[in-house]
Amino acid sequence: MAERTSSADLRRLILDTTRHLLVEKGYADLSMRKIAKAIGYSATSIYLHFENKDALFHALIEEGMERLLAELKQAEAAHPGDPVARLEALCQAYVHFGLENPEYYEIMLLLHPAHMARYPADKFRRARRNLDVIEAALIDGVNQGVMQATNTRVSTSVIWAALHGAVSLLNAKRVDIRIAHKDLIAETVRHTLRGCCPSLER
Amino acid sequence: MAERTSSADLRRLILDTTRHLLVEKGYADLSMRKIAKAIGYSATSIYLHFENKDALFHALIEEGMERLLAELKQAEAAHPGDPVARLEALCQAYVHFGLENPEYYEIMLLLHPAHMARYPADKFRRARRNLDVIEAALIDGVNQGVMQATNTRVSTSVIWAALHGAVSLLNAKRVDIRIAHKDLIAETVRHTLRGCCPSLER
Amino acid sequence: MAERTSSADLRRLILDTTRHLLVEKGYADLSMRKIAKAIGYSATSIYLHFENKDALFHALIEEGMERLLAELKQAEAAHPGDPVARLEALCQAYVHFGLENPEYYEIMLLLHPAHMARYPADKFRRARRNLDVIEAALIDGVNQGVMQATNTRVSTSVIWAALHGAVSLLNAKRVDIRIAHKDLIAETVRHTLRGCCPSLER
Amino acid sequence: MAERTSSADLRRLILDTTRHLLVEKGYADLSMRKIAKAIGYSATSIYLHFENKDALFHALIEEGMERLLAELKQAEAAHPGDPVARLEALCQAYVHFGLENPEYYEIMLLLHPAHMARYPADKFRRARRNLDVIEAALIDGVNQGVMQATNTRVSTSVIWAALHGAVSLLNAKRVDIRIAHKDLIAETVRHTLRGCCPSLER
DNA sequence: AATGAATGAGCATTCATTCAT
DNA sequence: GATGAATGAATGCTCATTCAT
Repeated sequence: MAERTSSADLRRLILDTTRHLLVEKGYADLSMRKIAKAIGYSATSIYLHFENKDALFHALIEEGMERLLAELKQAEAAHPGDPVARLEALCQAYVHFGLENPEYYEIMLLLHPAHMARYPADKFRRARRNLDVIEAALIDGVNQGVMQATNTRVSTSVIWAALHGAVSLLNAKRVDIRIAHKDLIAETVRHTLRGCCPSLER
Repeated sequence: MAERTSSADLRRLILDTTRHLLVEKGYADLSMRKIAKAIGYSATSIYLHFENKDALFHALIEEGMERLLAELKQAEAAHPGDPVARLEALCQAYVHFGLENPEYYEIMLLLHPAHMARYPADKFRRARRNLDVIEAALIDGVNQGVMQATNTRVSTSVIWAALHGAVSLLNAKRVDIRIAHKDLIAETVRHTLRGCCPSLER
Repeated sequence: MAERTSSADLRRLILDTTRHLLVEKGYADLSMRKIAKAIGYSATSIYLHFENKDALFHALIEEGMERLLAELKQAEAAHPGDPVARLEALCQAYVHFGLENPEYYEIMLLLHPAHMARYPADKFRRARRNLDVIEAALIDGVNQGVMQATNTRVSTSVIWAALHGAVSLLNAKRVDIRIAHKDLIAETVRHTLRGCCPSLER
Repeated sequence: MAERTSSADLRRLILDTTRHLLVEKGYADLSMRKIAKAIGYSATSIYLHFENKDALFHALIEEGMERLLAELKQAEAAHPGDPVARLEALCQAYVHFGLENPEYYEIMLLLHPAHMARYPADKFRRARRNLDVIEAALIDGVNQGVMQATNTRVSTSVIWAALHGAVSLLNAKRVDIRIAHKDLIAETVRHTLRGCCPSLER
């Protein structure tokens, strides 16, 4: 089984398998042993690519952050001029990423602070870049007079919180099963925009 | 060692200590032994008051549900006539509860679905009753023409998601430290109300 | 629940309940707690009547020995003259006792030597009285010329072993299910008698 | 600590040590820890060779079954023609195996039914094959007119029970210490043969 | 006579990690 | 690059027993 995978491939395989197991079992029920078994290598092999369990998860977090950033950037690229359309696209992209990548979302945002304490602070700061993309749209909107915000930093976090709330409740299967996911998402985005753009009539 | 604590007191002590440890260490890192050590009793003693670990957490979940419901009911009682003021009070109460009782909030709402399977579904169904209080205010508001909602069930979940997002990000210390908690909360509530009450000028 | 039972009654209740649990769960899965729960008293109460777990079981063993002896004596009483008929009755009585009282049989005869080491030696000697009854029949038979044995002590143990083998295999459900218990017993007794009484034509 | 033992050796060491402890302490008092301590390895190491405690005992049962069958086959091979001599050899071999391998005998035949449920039924069905060897000799004897049996299946179990009774009482040290083991065995075998072979004059 | 409270020791099992090869 | 062998520490839980009341 260990025949064809090159070193880089194995690293990838470990990361991907860990992600998949994360969805099935959750962070707490994931062990190096189980990952090793799932990839068909010995547990020791994982240590050749990651210093320890923390390092493996940190790599996954970092990767998730980058992927989310990429998706956000791609989303806003489609709406260069219109800040409102851009903000809407960013909201949609954020929620879409969270629902499509529950594993990344889990380790990135649902890990208990006690675990995050071991996550290097400098990488943490990078996480904030994702919010900067949203804030930039907000600032543009305010400057163009189509949005309203006393403090764009605060408003950004409010928007983020609303999106995060929807994503995490949906992923955790806490939302009333009679509500269609897309309805909740659509309404969440609408609420969010209405909160920023007073003139909006949707 | 356990000289003065009566039986009922010890049960309370276990519950309270577990709650506190929950904030410090998180659900995944909590063991019967750690709880026992924290209260200065043997691990065996816990089993005198709770059949097993699940039963202990279970009791905590139930307690949390009841307390939240009590706070919501108390909050709405202060605004019998005005649905908007009532909804605002409910939002404030929800967030307040979540921030003041991060431990209850954690077991009630941040448990991974994989773990939730171990807790009786009917207990969680009861959680939805808390949302009913919010939905009732929304329905009243719509009926009185001061709120707007295509589907109150969906709107309720949207409001809940926004509040939950704010609470969980704040509790997880994910929010930019330069943002004051009360600013984020105030703005979240304002956004939420603006999303439902089109005529609102705040 | 503890209302009507007098002290002696409770002792009796403990002994009987322990016997019944013994059949269901086996010696290894029996705990003081489980006995207490089954009788509806606290575990501590058992210690008022028995010094410890060993003492409880020793009492049960002793009781079993006495009951078996009583049954053997009653069996031989019906055949005062004929040693062969007496021996046959004794064999039947022994097997009958073992199959009807699997709990007594288990603690009396199937306990691991390591456990029996704690059983007081003098009471152990009393156990041998049961065999004396059989040996007496054998000696009578030899004296009357209807039985044959080089050494009655050895022959007694051989008879006992054959009966014990049948009882313990039946109780342990090791015997081919297609064989009716009574057939095995009848044939075992026949074999046993044939082994002692050369003239027998059955 | 475990300097020279290879992997296969350690597996063997675990099996052998477990067997020995089985005689000393009995099945009920055997723990993975105790086995580990006895071999000078950590408890965890045992799990490197056996999935769990059941699997370990399981392997021992299987091994015991095979060894007994081998001894029975070897015993009968020495007496191809004469069914009586063959049956005698089989009885001797059975008793010999039981006395020489009290540990195998204990897990194979003295396990409480409540515990047996944990071991695969088919393994125990295999145990019956050992009896088939005895029954075959009986059938041959009956066909050649030197033995007598109404039902060979029942007679086989009767013989087995007599042998098992002797083995288990001796192993459990229940037999009067004044009786030499070999006397009891010799007499048991003689009884057994006399029970089947009416013409026998021994 | 009866009990609730308490515990230390023990159980099978899993874990992340190290080390020699 | 990869592994098998090994382990100390931890997990939830049960046990027989003691003690004050």
